[in-house]
Amino acid sequence: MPSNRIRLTVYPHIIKGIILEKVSVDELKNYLGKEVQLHGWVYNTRSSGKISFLLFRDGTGIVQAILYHPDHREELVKRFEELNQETSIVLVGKVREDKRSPLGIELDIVDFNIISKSIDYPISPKEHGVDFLQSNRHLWLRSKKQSSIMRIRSDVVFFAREFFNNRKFLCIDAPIFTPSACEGTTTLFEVDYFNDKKVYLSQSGQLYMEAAALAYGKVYCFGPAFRAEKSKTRRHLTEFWQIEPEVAFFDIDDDMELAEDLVIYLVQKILERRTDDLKILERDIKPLENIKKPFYRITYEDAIKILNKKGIEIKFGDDFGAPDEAAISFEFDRPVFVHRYPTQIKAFYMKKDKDREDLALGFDMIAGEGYGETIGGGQREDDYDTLLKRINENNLPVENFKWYLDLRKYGSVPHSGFGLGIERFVQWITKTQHIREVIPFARTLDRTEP
RNA sequence: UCCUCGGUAGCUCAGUCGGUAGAGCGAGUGGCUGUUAACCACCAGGUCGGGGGUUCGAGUCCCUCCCGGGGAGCCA
Repeated sequence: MPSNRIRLTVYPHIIKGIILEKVSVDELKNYLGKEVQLHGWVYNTRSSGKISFLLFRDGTGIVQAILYHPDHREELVKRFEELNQETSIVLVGKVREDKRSPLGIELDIVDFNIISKSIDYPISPKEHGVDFLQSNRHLWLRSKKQSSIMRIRSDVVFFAREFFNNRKFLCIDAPIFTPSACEGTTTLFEVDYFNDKKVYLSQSGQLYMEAAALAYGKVYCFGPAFRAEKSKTRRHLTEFWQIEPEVAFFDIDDDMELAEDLVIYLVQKILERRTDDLKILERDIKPLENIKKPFYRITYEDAIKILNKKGIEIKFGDDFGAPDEAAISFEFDRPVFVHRYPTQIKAFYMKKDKDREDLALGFDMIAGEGYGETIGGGQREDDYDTLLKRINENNLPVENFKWYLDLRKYGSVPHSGFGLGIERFVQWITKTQHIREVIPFARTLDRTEP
């Protein structure tokens, strides 16, 4: 496999004439007793007289490498002293089992070369404040916990796509520039388009997914969403990512089951593949292991009763706040679906319950352990006249929704879908305090840098 | 938009009643053969967020602006 070999043209000074296999830290356990080369950065160094320790990172993990001075020429020992935090190096070492290492393995340094030095790296392996870390997000991403979070996030996205592919969903990307709100209530980011026209950054791909579902049956999109609400909490971003499936001939119960299957699939995959990262994040995995069928399903009115019983004052028609959702989540040992909300607190496109005109066939999935709404979805209004009435009631510009109404004009069918917020989900799985940490470069009310 | 907390060394913070600016970590130098945020010794490092005011004297009190954290509402 040529791609796995060092290219001597790039680092000709490394090991004269000998081509060593280039491996990553997460593969080292397969190379016990062998000499390998790694490309990466210095995480930290320590020394104790005649022995020096190098914590080496390459993006897949961190391994400790040892340099016992008497075994090496003086020049190499001296070069070791030049290593600062985040100096980039090519490292050649022999893989050895060692019980003292958290990984179970260590490297004996054979040789290394400095690619580029790192002077006064600002992030030390000590405590830092959120402000400072956010300002240095481009560097903060290199640290241990952030690396674990990003690996988990990457897997969540990958396996969500795999889940839908396995079920023969078509990936249909929704536009980012949209003519108006998907859900009239929330504020939008306005963008200057051509000829003095205004467009808005998408809040959701849902309406377009409905068109796609009536075209292809089972579809999903994965993309960014933008909300110009001036939210300033550790659960909010102005730019976040969602995965939004939409299925024709699906009712609210089918929809909740799909959401349930997806969540279980994702949690299982992360538990299988990211045990080490969950450990680094000190995530208690017991609550995650408990996530299996069936999730609880309660109606909005049940939820109100639960909250009232707990002494929280809330009545029919009130929406749940973050503390209410947390209170509900603590009542259950796995995620809970709350369904059939009053129509007036839900979006215009939600179908009304035929037995209860005042209820909408929408649901939220409230994640466990105090984390709130992670999924929101439901059955869509598929009757032309009812939908038109709802658009007018919400004072939405009918002309912008002409195409959306068309979907009810030409072979309308019952259909449902939901949106899963990637960051909310990863925040819950990794039990991270701030949502800003589970997206590579967070966009928040007061911060657009770096 | 509202409520609330904060801004002092590269970082995390202390600074009493208004009286000459402090610590730990990090950087640098030296020491140590198994360190895990190593340890020990030495050493450098300051426009106290900006502006204005009160005062003999302001990091400290007052006004104002800027920047950031947490929360509410809204939501994923």
